[in-house]
Amino acid sequence: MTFTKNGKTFHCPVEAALDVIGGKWKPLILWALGDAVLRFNELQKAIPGVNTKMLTKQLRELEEDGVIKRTIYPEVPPRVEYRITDFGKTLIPVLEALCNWGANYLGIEDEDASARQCRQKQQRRNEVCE
Amino acid sequence: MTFTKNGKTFHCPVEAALDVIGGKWKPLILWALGDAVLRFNELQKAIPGVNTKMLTKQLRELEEDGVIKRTIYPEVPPRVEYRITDFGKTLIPVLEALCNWGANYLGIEDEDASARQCRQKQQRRNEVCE
DNA sequence: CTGAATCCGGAAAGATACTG
DNA sequence: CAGTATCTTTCCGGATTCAG
Repeated sequence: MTFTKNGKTFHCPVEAALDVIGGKWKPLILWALGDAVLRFNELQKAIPGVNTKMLTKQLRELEEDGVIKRTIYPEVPPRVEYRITDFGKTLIPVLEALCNWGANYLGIEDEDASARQCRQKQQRRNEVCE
Repeated sequence: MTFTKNGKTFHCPVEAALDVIGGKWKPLILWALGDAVLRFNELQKAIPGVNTKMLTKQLRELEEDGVIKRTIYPEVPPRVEYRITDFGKTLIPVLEALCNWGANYLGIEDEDASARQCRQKQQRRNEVCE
């Protein structure tokens, strides 16, 4: 059984989802943008290990897929802001599942740092959505 | 804030989770093994596009992380079975979130093929777990 | 015959210098 | 500041080979 979307062929829904967030840095980018609007270098600081070329590439692909929005302010020095779109927000439950699993994997009880980090993000998202 | 697990350093739980299932084919492998025990070439058929080298590599990494178990039967012709471990099963909710999002992304209503495929897998898992 | 290791060419990723 | 350009390195895919 196959499915088609935007001219691409997928053999299962998981494969289709991976086409959007399967990039090496994409989940981390989305997770960072889930509760904040960030500039390019803020993203780079938020995601240790990514270099400018890769960050640019993955951001462009996410924008192409309508998951994030890129806004250029014609100022000096230049300012570019990245924010998650409404469509992108539908991915947050997936990332939360990933975060919760990761928190558990890190061998952490409810009140430890990792789980707290997940919850803080959830809270900030809720505040933004109100 | 950083976390450590098995000598690796992570900056957030999502990063830790990606370390385990972030490989290009890993989600699809786990999804295939979520409701069935499969042999090497069955996996290869279940995951269109993967070649033997990559499949072997990703399987070894998943085995290394304790997510799947590899069983060799010393027969002629040789037989190798892969199955998900109890630890690996804790990842299924993450993959279900991915599958559900993918089904929706494919522009599908409740009773269409993609969502049905997700549900069929869920059902088979439930049967296996009974 | 299945499952996998090896070899090689091309593609992708990484580091870093540079520019509007 | 927000990226590009360039160079290096690593990874991936396909074919072939090989062991049980």
